[in-house]
Amino acid sequence: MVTIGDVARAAGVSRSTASYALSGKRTISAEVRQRVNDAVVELGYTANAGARALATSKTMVIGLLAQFHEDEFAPAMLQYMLGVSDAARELGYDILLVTEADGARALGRITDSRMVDGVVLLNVAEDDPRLSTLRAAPQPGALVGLPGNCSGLDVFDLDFEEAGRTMVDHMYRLGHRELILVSQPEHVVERGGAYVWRLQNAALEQASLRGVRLHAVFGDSKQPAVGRLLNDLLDTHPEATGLLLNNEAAAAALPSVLHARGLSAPADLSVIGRYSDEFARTFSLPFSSIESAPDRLGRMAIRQLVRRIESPEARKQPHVVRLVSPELVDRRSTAAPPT
Amino acid sequence: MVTIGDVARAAGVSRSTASYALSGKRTISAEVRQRVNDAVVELGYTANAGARALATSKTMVIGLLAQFHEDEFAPAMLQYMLGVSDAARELGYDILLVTEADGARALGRITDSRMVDGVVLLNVAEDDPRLSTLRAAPQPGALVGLPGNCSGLDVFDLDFEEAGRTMVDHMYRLGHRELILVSQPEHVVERGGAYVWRLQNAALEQASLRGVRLHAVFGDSKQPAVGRLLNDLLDTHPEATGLLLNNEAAAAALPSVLHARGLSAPADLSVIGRYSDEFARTFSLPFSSIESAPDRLGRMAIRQLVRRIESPEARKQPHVVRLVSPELVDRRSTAAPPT
DNA sequence: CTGAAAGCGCTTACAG
DNA sequence: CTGAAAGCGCTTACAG
Repeated sequence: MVTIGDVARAAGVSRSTASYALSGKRTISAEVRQRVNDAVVELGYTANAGARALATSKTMVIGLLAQFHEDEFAPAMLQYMLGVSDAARELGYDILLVTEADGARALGRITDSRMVDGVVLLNVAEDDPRLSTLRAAPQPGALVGLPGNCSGLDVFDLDFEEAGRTMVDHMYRLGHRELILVSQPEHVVERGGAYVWRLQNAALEQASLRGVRLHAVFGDSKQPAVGRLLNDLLDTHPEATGLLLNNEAAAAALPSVLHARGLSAPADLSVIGRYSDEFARTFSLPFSSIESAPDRLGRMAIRQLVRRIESPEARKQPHVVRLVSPELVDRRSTAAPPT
Repeated sequence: MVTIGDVARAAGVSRSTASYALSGKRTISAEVRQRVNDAVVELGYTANAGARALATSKTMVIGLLAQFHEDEFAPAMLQYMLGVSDAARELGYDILLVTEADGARALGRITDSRMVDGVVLLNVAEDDPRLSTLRAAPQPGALVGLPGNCSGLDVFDLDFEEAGRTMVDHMYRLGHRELILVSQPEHVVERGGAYVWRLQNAALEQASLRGVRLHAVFGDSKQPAVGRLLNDLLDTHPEATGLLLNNEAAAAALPSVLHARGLSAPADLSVIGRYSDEFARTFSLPFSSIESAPDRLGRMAIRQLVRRIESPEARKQPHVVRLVSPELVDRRSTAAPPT
């Protein structure tokens, strides 16, 4: 392999001069710089990442801890991963992808061995076992997902409580007085998926404040169970005029359920989902929805993480918890209830 | 950070002895080994990955080059990624995930800088620009997807030609004599997605051999266009009794199309898709399908890659092209055509 | 504006 | 069975 020593020799300078010429960390005569650059091109030199990491204590790699659970809708996770990956690359970082079931152990492995300069955790649970490992690690970390205890961590998430209130209020203003909310499966909640009950509780509270009847249930994450559930709900609550979905699988199943019942939105039923625009386009979901903004959240997490990685002052600043305000993307699936 | 020097001092031995005690590469007295292990635990030592990589020229990291195109169904790619990631971890390797649009440049970057010991390329095109970079790299690589020229590369893919023949023959044996095949969008073909025409051409050939009429078309990759296309096809070819789908989006759209037309499989129409079982479960697709086996292909690629990485002899062995025989998963969506 | 040297934290021949 | 030393390929104070 061609080393910086080879480049230095070819350019007729010392290794340190070659290094400085490439990094630009001290002034180099134009002529020498040219000779070094020529040698780099001629020899096809690229710095050895391991050697550089050893010398600088920087790897330019960020760990991405993804977590796939059987009962969650995997395609939704992909959006977050791509947001993080793209944002990291723009800032000069590569991504070490970790998908192990035992996330805490994997996190310890990559931080202890200094494979990464920092870490992003996806799908963070209320009492996430990875957090104590992260707090003990020397590298900074950023979370996508709001845990019960945020101390010492930078946290980014959709404001699910506000999302729940927005859904209810939007329907209320249109005149709806009886609604159904389909959340994620109860398993997700039991595992600590706090966003589920954050949205649900806020929606219930807002409904009671507005005098709206809200039937909240946990849905399945797979077909055909979730389709049956939707049918059952519509049978059980014939007075309900609006449907709120915090459940990707339910949203994906709804078009055929409505079609089968001869219903259409918003003429017969108003519908609001909670998913990303990318998701809506992939499955052509015709429902207005609270944008879950996976790419935006991924970018925010990376930006804050890189700030902490690269600046010693930023490292000491107080940690942030940023809840993105929900945005309702109007796809014309809500209207005044049928009279 | 705690180094092997700290461990050595705490154990009262030299650094080399500490290193050997941990690697087991030479015999160490039980007592010394114990002292070293105790010191490791007490101090919480983990070897620095960069330093080890520099000393051994091994990073224990494999690069995973994923490629997301606007007009392809992203969730399908995730399955391959997870297969590769899980298999790599079982063999002791971590995954560097690369999602850049310019795959050839990204590949050069991670191989030139020796960030990885080897590389897996996903979604390989007929004339993939990444291949020349890979051939020039010092690290071995494995492909998932069959390019036009396999020389010097280990290649793993589904046998799409056999898949096309299997689909046709299965229908033929049941008595079908007129079929429709919906392939991926034409864009995918133009970009070099050879698997599309490999399946399609083989299906056409087999059909003509059997005296079966086969209407082959390129489909869209998104709703609602793909749904409209399916409807058009069924209108245009009322005599067709079987539907073959080499297009995930079409498979996902079909249930509601059939429902809307008051048709059911296999009573009115026999259907065979081509997708993974995981995909079928996520979307509860009730159609028999050729299993695309993304996890299996990912595992095969990783196993071969690691063999080449770890054994100098394996490094020199001839390269392999392994086409997995298609397996038809029966979900009871095919039968004799209606009379 | 440039060079010689030390050091990052490992592993592994070389010696005993 | 163990140790002292060299070396992996960089970067960066230290000196001039």
